[in-house]
Formats: sequence, structure tokens, C-alpha cells
Amino acid sequence: MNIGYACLTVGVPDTDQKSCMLKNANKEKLLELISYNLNSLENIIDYNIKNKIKLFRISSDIIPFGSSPVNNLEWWDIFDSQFSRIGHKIKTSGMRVSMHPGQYTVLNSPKKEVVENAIEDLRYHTKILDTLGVGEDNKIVLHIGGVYNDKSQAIRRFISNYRELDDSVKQRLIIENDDKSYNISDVLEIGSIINVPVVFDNLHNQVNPFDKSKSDYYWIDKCKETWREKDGIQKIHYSQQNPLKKAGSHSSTIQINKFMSFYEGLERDDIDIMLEVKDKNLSAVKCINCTSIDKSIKDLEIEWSRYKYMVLENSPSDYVEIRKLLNEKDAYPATEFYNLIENALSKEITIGNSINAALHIWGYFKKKATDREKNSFLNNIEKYEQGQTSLKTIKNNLWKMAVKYNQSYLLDSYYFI
DNA sequence: CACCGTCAAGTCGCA
DNA sequence: TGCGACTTGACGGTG
Repeated sequence: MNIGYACLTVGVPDTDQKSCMLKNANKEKLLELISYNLNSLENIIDYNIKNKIKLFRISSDIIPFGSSPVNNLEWWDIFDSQFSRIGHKIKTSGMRVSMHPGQYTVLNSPKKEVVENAIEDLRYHTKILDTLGVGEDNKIVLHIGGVYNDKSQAIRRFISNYRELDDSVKQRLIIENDDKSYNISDVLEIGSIINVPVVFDNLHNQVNPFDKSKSDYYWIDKCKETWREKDGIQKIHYSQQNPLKKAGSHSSTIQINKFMSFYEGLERDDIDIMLEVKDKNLSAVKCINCTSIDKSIKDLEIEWSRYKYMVLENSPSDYVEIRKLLNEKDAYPATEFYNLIENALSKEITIGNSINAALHIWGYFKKKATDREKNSFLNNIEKYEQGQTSLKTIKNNLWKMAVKYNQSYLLDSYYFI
């Protein structure tokens, strides 16, 4: 079983994706952006390998305007060697990647042009995975599309348009239930007609259910039947509702207790779980650590090194509790650990606590800082106390110093997120 | 450096 | 008939 995250990282340097506005797109700009984004992708893959994350969704934005005539670069050729190198890393590390075109890729539209664009976009996504050289179990997940006041007609259109797709696209395309038009029963029906694997999304099913009396596990079992040997093991999407936002919005982090009860109820290992959550890789590592059988206290200590100043800033009392918890070197209290972290991060930051945490970070530079840096830091703290500057300014300042003095311990800290 | 309106694309609901 | 929401971060222009 693999657990992974989608598109972006949090707190990992040099992994961001860049784009530009259409009007500013030209050959030079696009080449620069693609090169930058591939470099970020490679850093993400390296990070995933280092952190034993074996499931990852590649952002559709990796090639800006990738399926638009505005971008007529033969990027698969120009950047061939970097694609191969990244693909090699993915394959040799046993990672499984995927892609997921967004809401604008609609294969079942009644408009010819919309369908043509969708086909082009699916070709683009396929080209990325093919250029990486990853196997057929690295999939492209698509929603069915619109309803247009006639669902059965819209479904028929999806099916006939699907049948016209290139074989290379068909090899990778799989379908998913969405949160307003096509529920899991609809998608299973379509999947069985065209022989395409179905991805179950638990939150979409919660918001747009076919039958509320059926459990998630019921549908997950149904979907399993749509996955063939060559497709790899079954994949699902898992997310939790953000309690502050409207139905279907992803939570900021995965609540570990809730996830663990879902996971334990699965009673299966032959399944990949793609998390959709705001804190991305943080939740992936959390869930991996809580479900792995071969981890030790060392893995929690690594996590603690990343979370500690963030926790200190939110809740000094939880900081003390967690340190106590990690004192028992033969234990592996992963879920207790993350419960305390979640608890700490749910608390509101006070000025006093944030200054305390900033001073802890400052301790790394105290002796090496120039007089100017020292004055600037202390001056900022004073101004912050009086409400004349923001915490963000202080953190930006400390981040620059962490980079300058190459404090790798701090560069990996979530304090700066 | 901080702020904020805007951004390729499609569909749907609502005024 | 036309506009905002959807959902999201980042671009890019401004102060």
C-alpha cells in the first residue's frame, strides 16, 4: 500500500511551479518556465524518495499551456534528458505517479471544439507520462464532465468520445466520481461499459452520494473489480471535509484519528491512497508513519525536528508534552505524537509565544550574526511587540539568515511555512 | 516588500 | 443573456 499527495509540496525548498499569463507567453519565456518546473519536479521526486513517499500526482501545470497552440515547443524533445533522468528516478525508486486534468477538460461536451480541446489535453498528459517512460499503471484521472440537462445522452457521448481516443491515452485514462454530477454508481456503470478502472473519491461520495446507506468500503470493493493486472493496484482518493468551508472543500490537514479508523476498516494492503489535502506532503508523511510497520522512534524524531518550532510557536505546553512522549526510545507512539501536533497547531498563536519561538530560531545565529543583522532582528521584535510590523517580516528575515548561514536544520523546518 | 485584482480553459445556477 | 462560483496559487502591476 502506498500513500501519496498531489502536485505541490509544503516546506520543501525549490519545488514550486511557475507559470505566466497567456499574453506574456513566448518561446523564450516558455522554455525558461519549463526548465524551471522540471527542476522543481526533480526536487520533488528527490524529496519523495528521501521520505519514502511512493505515490505522487504530477501537476498539469508542469508545461505551461501544455495543450494549447500557444505552446508549440517540442518540449519532450528539448528536455528529453531531464525527463529521462526524472523518469529513471521514479521507476527505480518504485514510485507510482499520476496526473489529473482539471475542470476545464470535458470530454463529453456537446460542443465540438470543447471535445477537441479535451482530447488535446489528454494527449498532453499522456505525452508527459510517456516521455518520463513510466509504465501503464501510472494513470490519468478524469471526471466524466457535464450533464447538459440529459444525463444519459451525456454519458453516451462520453463513451463514444472515449472510444475515439488514441490507444496511448486509453492505456492510462481512468475515471472518478465527482461532487455534483456523476456519482460513484454512474461512474461504475460507465467504467464497466468501456472497461476503464474507477477511482473512488470518499469526499465526493459524501457530498454527491448514490446511496447513503452504503459504506465507503462497499464502493471501494466495487471499484476494485474494475482494476486489471496491467493497471496496477487499485487507487482511491481520500480527503476530509474542511469544517469551516462548504461541502467538498478539502481540510487543511488529515486528522489522523479519523484516517486511522478509515484505514483500519479497509483491512486491505493492495490499495493506493491519494490524499487531497492542503498540507500535502505533511499529511502524507503523517499517514505513512502511522500505518507503517517498519518504522521507529527515529522517524518521529525526524518529524519532530521539522515541526518543533511551529509547535513551540502555537503551544509551548504541547511542545513539552511531545518532548516527554519521545523520551521513551523503544516505543513508537506515532498516532499520539500526531494527535499532540494537531492539538498544538489548532491553538491560536499569541504574540508572546511567537516571539519566544523567534528567539529560539535566533539562537542559531546569535553568535555569527553581524551587528547590522542583530540590530535589524531585535528592532523587528520590538516593532512586532508594538504591533508595528508583522510576524511574517520577522520570519522572512530569519529565513534569509538560515539560507545565508546554511542552517539545514532550519531550512527543513515547517516554522517558515 | 506588502497588497490585491486577475488569470487558458467549461458548466451550472441564478438574477 | 450574462455573470459569478467553482477552487487555488501565483502572476504582475501598484503603492
